[in-house]
Amino acid sequence: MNKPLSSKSSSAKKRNPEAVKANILRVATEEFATSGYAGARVNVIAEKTDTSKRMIYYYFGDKKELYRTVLEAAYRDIRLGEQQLLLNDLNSEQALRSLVAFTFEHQRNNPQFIRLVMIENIHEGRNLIAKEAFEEVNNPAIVRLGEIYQLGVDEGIFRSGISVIELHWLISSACFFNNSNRSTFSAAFGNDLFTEEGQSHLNLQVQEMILRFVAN
Amino acid sequence: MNKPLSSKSSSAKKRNPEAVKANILRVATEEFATSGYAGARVNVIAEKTDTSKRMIYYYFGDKKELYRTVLEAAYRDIRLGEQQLLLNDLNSEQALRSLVAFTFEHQRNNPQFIRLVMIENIHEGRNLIAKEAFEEVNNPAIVRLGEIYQLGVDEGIFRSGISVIELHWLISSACFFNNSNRSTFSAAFGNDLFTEEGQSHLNLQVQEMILRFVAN
DNA sequence: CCGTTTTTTAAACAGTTGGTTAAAAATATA
DNA sequence: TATATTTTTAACCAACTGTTTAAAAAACGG
Repeated sequence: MNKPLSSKSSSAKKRNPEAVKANILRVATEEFATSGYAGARVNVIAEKTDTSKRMIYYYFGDKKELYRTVLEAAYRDIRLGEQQLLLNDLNSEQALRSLVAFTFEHQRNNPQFIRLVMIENIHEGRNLIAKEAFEEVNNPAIVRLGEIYQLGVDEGIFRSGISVIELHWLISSACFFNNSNRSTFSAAFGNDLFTEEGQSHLNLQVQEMILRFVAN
Repeated sequence: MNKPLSSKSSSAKKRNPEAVKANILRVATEEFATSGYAGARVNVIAEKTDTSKRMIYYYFGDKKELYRTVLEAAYRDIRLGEQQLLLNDLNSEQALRSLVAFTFEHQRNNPQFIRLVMIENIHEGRNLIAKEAFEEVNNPAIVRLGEIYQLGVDEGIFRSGISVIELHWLISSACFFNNSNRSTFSAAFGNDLFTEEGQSHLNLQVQEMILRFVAN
């Protein structure tokens, strides 16, 4: 009998390092995304955790390391989510439209991730960026888009000569901006674009824009 | 004789409250844009100023108020810069192309402003936003774009039914993203898009995309 | 059961933070 | 001249910052 079959009481707490780490990471992600790196407080993170401040340092070393871990985990998660997009049996136009629509929605549904990327960009290079986290992980997106685009060119539907990385850039810019600049944009021009209807209409416009851009 | 015709020595310092305020504001803008609101340090701002910390509080009250002033001044400046775009004697297509090209370049040349907007968006509403600074000031951009678009529709070159605010959103997203996400994008996909040639090519693509989007 | 390692608790640390205060000097205004 | 405004200097503060020290408690390995 390796494990005890019964805890003596319901309040008996089992140790669970992985759960503690995960708990810290979840809370830290929230805090960093909400307040930025400098704005986030280790004390506050600790308070919102089920454990103590000491545990943060025990498992993650220091604030910077915690931030890096948060960033890497967030990137991993978002890229995993992207793989849920299935494009089987679609022609190039349908596939590209689906890809844009999916990207738009996916970024929309992951504001925390968007905020972490914004924060990274504000810090530029200054010793915080986990460059490795960005490099490799992003390639699948490009590869996939490249395949769709090439298919379209072969089918004679898309014009040739477009840079896939530029195309990706164009799609990303719209989808990212939609989330990143929501606050200031709606402060300036009202909230119409950010209602449920506004967003689905906007999604359609971005699709239309990209499709027209590649069209022959 | 209202003014002394000669200072007794070259080291004689004249008082100049406006210059002191302007100096503080300039340094503070730099610091906030570089480090964010939480990351910026009043002490550091003071050090980089030609005056003392005391003067910051004398003229601006506290950090938050200083930040608000910085934000408002930055917005005023950027909107003033926008008015340098002249579109006389251009047809609708030329005008829209010029507007996109100009916006792209203007945002590219004002990274500090972009960063301040990013920072605002990270703070969302939480007591820092100077909402008033955004509301009124932005309208001219929309009005101008609306005129160009309507001209194009009247000329039969642009299709009708496009929302001007959505069109503005599409243009803004590309031009803003180009600056705001430069760090992470180039970390992920290399720096090719951000060389001088890369940028002018990208500018052309954005123009092309917008023109194709509104084309009949 | 004992010794070792891992995990957790609790408190304290030294440095920095935004912000304040006091007093005096310099300049301007009347 | 008297009065108000602007600037300098320098010390001070309490609160908070990220981080560490010390040691107990729990789990593990034999």
